Amino acid sequence: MKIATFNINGVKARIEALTAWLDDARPDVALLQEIKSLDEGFPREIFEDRGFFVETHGQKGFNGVAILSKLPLEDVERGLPGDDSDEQARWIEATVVGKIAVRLVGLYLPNGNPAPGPKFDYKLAWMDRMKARVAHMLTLEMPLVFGGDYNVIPDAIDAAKPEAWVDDALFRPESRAAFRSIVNMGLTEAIRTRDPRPGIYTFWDYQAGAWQKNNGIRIDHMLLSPQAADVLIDAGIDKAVRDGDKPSDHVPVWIELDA
DNA sequence: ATGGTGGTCATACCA
Repeated sequence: MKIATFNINGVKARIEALTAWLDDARPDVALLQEIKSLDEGFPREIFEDRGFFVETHGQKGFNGVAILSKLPLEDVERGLPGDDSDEQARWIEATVVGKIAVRLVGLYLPNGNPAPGPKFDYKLAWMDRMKARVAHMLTLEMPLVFGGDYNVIPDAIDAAKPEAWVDDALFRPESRAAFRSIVNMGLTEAIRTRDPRPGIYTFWDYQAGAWQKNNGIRIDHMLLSPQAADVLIDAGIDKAVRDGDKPSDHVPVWIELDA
């Protein structure tokens, strides 16, 4: 089972780039972030025509997550628990059953800039809530896949110019510590585990020729429960997508599970 | 220190 995560930066603006990638990469599951669409405005037929089941958790203008899956999506849950006043659409869960059942989470972690400030506080509080949700899900003792845009650069080797990010919410010590504490509950960071070398990026800013200079950062991650890590076959990044027509500023990250 | 690009929605906000 091939499971990918892709921050598409607007589903309407990315129809062509997204469908071209789906047809080429052929994931069984695609976790999408920043759909920037209400549920009723999501062009679900385009994906259903390609054989995908579609579940969305959108909001107007910003944020929004979705799951596309060739297998039926069961027990869908929307929203990260822990704050009833939080109206931002950043979390969706569903189960797919292939050879074995896999619980999927698609997540769009808050950016948090400027830091310090209320947006940074929201980011750190959101990460606390995520940690609690992960702890609960780990008690299921089943394959769990947490894929998404984490807006966290885990280490200096995950940025082409780490010195440029020292005061940024994506690289502040608090953000990295919170990410580390989630991983250290017993999750496997798929890309880092498969290839620990520096220089693997998933995001290149639209500005200042970041892509042409390979001035990238690695902020899109796949975290696996022990039961998912046991069946991890491969993991990678579809870097070439960044060179396509009207690309997102992120590229897809994928894993292959024996599941 | 500033502005550089892009998406959404229609004016600023977000990244």
